[in-house]
Amino acid sequence: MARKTGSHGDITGPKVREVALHLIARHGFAAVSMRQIAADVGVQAGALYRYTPDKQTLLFELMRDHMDALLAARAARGEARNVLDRLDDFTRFHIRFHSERPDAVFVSYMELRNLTPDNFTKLEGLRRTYEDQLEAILKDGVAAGVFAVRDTKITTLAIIAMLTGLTTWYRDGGRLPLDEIERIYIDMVHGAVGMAQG
Amino acid sequence: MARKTGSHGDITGPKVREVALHLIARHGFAAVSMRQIAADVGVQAGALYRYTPDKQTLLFELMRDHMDALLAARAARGEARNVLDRLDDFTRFHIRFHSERPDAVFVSYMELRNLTPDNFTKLEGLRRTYEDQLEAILKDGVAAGVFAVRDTKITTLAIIAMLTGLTTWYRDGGRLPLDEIERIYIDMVHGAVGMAQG
DNA sequence: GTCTATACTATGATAGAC
DNA sequence: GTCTATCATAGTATAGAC
Repeated sequence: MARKTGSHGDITGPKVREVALHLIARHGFAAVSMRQIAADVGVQAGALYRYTPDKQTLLFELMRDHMDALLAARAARGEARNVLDRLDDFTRFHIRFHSERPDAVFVSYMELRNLTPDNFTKLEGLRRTYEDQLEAILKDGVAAGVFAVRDTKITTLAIIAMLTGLTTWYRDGGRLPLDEIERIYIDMVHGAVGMAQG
Repeated sequence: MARKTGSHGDITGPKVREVALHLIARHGFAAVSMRQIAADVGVQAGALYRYTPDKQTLLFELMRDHMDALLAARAARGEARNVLDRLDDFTRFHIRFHSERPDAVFVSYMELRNLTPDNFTKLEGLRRTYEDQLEAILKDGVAAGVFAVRDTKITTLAIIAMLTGLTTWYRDGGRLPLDEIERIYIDMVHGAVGMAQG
């Protein structure tokens, strides 16, 4: 085999992460070897350690980057005026963001148990920050008398679980366009917060 | 170390499955070794192969047994008369059954990707059978004019995702008793199928 | 039915040549 | 920046003693 020399660091670095995310989503962190990742990237296993100190750090950074991107994208959206618009905006945002990144979503929700305790705690903090944004909307809606919610914490988790479940079956070019799916979920979210549908 | 001889097959067999389920739920199938399972059972690794031909079969049988138990428990329940009672019964059943078996639920939803294609197909069939039971209720409710559902398939998956999400946070002796949690989820399910809450 | 011992393969990670 | 080569460790599974 010919040896590839030369500088490809700015290409290889992102590619390592992309390949690792895809393989881990497909087979699980523990089931994927550094050699498999290297093979798909097109380098030898040893070369990977130019881009990550170890396998655990690679996993953590994939998950942290996903949560950072989620929070950043959310922060970049302007806040709507009334609670119902804010709720609908959250629903739409969550569906769009998650449906566009099935691998990252899968990894971020499934590989928590493979993080070291330290890394787990950090990621939980980010996840919690996101959940709190929805719970704040629910609380405001209840205070305004617009939503009828028995328990904002449980309703928050239930809505997020319902919305995120989409990623287990949604595929581009499926039976229904994403616009229509969004409408269906918005109706169900309205129902879950105690509003009549319309 | 003294060697343990004697017949413990009827004890060891179930214990292997119990220990394996717990360890796989905690760390993931690929991350758990046959040696770890054997250590927790209290035997040497070689002894496990009296109870399973290999690791893959062990995983598959854990998952299949869970789905079999789910379908059997559901079939053992008498069918309610009207659609709303049937929906509430499904909700209550799902919450009870899943909250009592967090390990089996976790494994059955997270380790699908570690099954061989053959075993995956078998398990998908069982899962589909269960989903179809909820979808049948939704269809009947729509036909009766009791439910307002845009798409029974998506609503089915959304409701199951919402309910199953409970297992990620519910712990015995938590903030709320299971009865109260059931009431909250029943309300949300009513909302998701387009009924006013009450 | 469980043990010990082992065959064989794979793993994560490092050192040093180019 | 990537390669080859290698270390130390761990993996699944099997064979045969007890």
